[in-house]
Amino acid sequence: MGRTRAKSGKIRLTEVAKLAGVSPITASRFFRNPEALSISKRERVESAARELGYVPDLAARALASQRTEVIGVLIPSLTNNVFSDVLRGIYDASQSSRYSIQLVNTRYSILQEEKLLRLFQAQRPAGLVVTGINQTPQSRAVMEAMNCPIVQIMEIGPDPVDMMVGFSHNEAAFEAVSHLIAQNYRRIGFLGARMDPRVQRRLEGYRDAMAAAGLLDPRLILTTPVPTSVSMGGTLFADMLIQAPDIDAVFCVNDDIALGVLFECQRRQISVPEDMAIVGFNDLEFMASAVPALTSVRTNRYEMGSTAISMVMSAIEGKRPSSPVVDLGFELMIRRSSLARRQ
Amino acid sequence: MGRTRAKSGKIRLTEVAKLAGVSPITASRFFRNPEALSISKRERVESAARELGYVPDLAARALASQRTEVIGVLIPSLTNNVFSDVLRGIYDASQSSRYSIQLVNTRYSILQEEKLLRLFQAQRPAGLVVTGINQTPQSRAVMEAMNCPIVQIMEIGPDPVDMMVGFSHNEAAFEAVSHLIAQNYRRIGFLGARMDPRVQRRLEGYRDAMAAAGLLDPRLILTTPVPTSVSMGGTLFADMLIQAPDIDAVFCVNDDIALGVLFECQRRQISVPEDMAIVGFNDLEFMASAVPALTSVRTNRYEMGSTAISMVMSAIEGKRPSSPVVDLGFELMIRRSSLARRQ
DNA sequence: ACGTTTATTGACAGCGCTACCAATGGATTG
DNA sequence: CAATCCATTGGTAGCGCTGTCAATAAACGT
Repeated sequence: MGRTRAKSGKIRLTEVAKLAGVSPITASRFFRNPEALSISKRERVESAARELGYVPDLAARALASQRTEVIGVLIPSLTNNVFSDVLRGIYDASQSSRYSIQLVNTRYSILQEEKLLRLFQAQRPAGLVVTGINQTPQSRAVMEAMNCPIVQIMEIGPDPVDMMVGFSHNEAAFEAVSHLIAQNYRRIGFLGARMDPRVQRRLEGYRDAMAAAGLLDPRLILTTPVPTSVSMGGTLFADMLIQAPDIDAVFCVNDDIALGVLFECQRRQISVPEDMAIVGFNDLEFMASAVPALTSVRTNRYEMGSTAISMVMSAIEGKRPSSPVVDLGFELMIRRSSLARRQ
Repeated sequence: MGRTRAKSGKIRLTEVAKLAGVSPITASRFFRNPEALSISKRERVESAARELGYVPDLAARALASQRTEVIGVLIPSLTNNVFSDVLRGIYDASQSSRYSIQLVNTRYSILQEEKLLRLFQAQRPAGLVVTGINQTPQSRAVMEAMNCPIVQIMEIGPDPVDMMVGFSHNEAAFEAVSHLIAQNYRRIGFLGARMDPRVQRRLEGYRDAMAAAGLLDPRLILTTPVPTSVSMGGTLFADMLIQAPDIDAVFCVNDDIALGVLFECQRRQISVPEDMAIVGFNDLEFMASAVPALTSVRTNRYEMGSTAISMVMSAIEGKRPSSPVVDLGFELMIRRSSLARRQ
């Protein structure tokens, strides 16, 4: 029976309580709900904790309470600039709260996502942020069984699992392409890489706008499943010029591709926008600096991250938003690369 | 006495053990050290666990064992492309291991870093990855008291806390600037933003190379504490042209600034490299695609992340590297933007 | 004055797992 | 054949905290 474990030497709640002259449970309450204590006890526990340098043991807390203060975040890529802004919003919003972020990478695989969701399920997170609205039915079932606030981010659609923050990629693309049409461009190409669900919806928006103007032509569409990059933008554009030599504009699914197209135009002495208009998507910082400045669709990536975390935290506290779906919108930033075409 | 908590309904180790016909402790061993079991018990526990869909409770495990399987990662920025590659390496390397990553953002503040280190200290991580070698003495003390493997990444230097993976920013800058000198450029400007410790060391490397050639001139150096961006590159370059109108080359502390300089040159009809050579740092993907292609210093960012995690995981398992400091080196990628200057 | 509500505090018994030690049985050795 | 060893398995007692209920004191209403 004399088996004693190495006492970690770490300060426990009991020590704090003893020094403060209260019971451990009262000290415990101080850290979770200080208002429930009388002022005098509150002060005594606080100073005792400070004096001893007490830091609560999260594992013990999680075990005893059957809850954690972890918000799980599932993101498909860590490389894509789009997500680095979202992540910044997420980390900033969680910064001064008691919640910590557990970030995992689905690598654009809904099966990987499903696996990671199951893992989270076992760890009882306080909340969850998932990317997109195209989960597998199994993933959806897991989420619905999870009994914690969940926000789907990056896009909006019908039938949220719980809450949503995003915008309509379809509408954004529609507006960007309609702008090109209004500027008198007619042979507008579509350049897409890594065709994830959101990029697919941008393609639909492109199709709708072109079809509405009677301009749709399958030869104007070029996509690849390969991940996106600036050099891929150049390659796609070069291929497009073979497939449809008469194009006068390109709508690129993202800004990396748009930049690649610009460079390729410079290489081939194609002047932008006189001989070729370019429109990108996301409005990364460099788009306004390029020569000529590149038109793009500004998306509120940082806000998507920060809003999602705020919504999760409020929901944990029981404060549900008035509407479960938040549309953060977009804005077409019109710059010289899509200036009205001369007649 | 009759107080019963809501039994979570979740499958516990005891259930698995019962189904497998072994004691709970034997089942526990199966998950931590299967080799210690006989083949027959091993199989029985495995099938029982699968049948019940058992997932271990990490909080209970952490509490009982006084250890976690979390590797803490402290990164100064989530926006900077440099770190997104490092992060990808980190997450990829941890992917199929039992360790999970706890990522926090120090926002380039060593005080924030210190605070976060203390937080980690209380949570007993299995290992730690910290950025850079400029921690406060207090941070160092915390790390040394932490009794877990620690890797400092991004740069190398004397006196590691434990282990290091990186390269010499000083040498890399020295080589880049020496290259420009060898190409016959003489008035080589230095453009720097957000002067973190690693950028400072690049400045030192620049100074050393310029001084060695007798070319050092304080008017050639322009820096700002503001965060880096492409547009900031253009702004800095414009200011530099006022401060030192006779410059014939610029060494930029990173590729965003280099791209901004290129755009500014295009805007002002300054031809690159004929009238102005440009060298960047990090060799982001777009550098090779730019027109002209931009010279840069390739750094092994992904490898820095993945190597750091591998080193931590090996060290946890007791396998220490032969040398605590790993130099991942760099490579000057010479492209057209720094072509030999005409005499 | 009395019962009743409200605000504070405390006692007890785990949460699910593992560290530590002990026990068992078979193989090996002199 | 007894003594010794190793491989395998189990029992006990927590890890540090909080959920649940109970107890007490203070405030309130009639």
